[in-house]
Amino acid sequence: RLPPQCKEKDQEHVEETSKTFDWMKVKRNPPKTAVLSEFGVSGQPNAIRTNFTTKQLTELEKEFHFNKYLTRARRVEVAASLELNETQVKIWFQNRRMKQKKREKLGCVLVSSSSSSS
Amino acid sequence: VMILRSRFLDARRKRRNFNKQATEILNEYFYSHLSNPYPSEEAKEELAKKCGITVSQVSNWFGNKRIRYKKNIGKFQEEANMYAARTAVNATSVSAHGSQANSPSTP
DNA sequence: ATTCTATGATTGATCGGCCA
DNA sequence: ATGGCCGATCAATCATAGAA
Repeated sequence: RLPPQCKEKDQEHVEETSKTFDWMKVKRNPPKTAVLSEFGVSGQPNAIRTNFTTKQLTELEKEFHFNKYLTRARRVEVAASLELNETQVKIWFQNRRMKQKKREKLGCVLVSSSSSSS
Repeated sequence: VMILRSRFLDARRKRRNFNKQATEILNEYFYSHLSNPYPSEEAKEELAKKCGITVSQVSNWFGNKRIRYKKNIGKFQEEANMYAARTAVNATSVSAHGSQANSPSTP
């Protein structure tokens, strides 16, 4: 048999840099959400990121402070009043909760010693 | 057009680039795991500590790095070979024992 | 000083896994 | 089988730091 890689190791690694691994091929399906009722048959539906207006974000934020979680009924109301899909409202709350959690974690790690300097 | 001011609330985006050493550590990890550059939570914490940044920042860095790398692999080829060669030397020193006829620099 | 590029952060939306 | 949530990630964009 042949030597189990020794000095050729580095060669292999360098070659790897030109490989195309699976993660590089990952492609996300375009967003199917959004109000698909504007462009008739231009082909692909609005495969774009929705831009929420300041008004919508303000209302969503207000609702979030009232309830971290929405009930189906409430979701319908909010979606209708803001002219958004139920899905968009649902996703917004999900992302908002994650954001909240991330903030909480950060605002709690300022203890320990105070070994100033460096 | 006026809605553009909505980003006005993002004044918190006052970023500052990381140290050269931090970037060095992050790139080292990225290219030595190019086949799967997805550090575990534990690995992120370790990297965060070594780089002097937060875990979120490590996540952001890898997220941006992955996307930008695959967006234009060619642009990073040079950088990739550099780090790959570097880690390769490190690997051979533990795998092999007497065939280390290499030392790019560092007198 | 101005233009272009590199890069950290933000965020609407997707993916896979889990649970009721 | 169905739908919501979580955690991680994607992908496009924003705004600034730095190079030209």
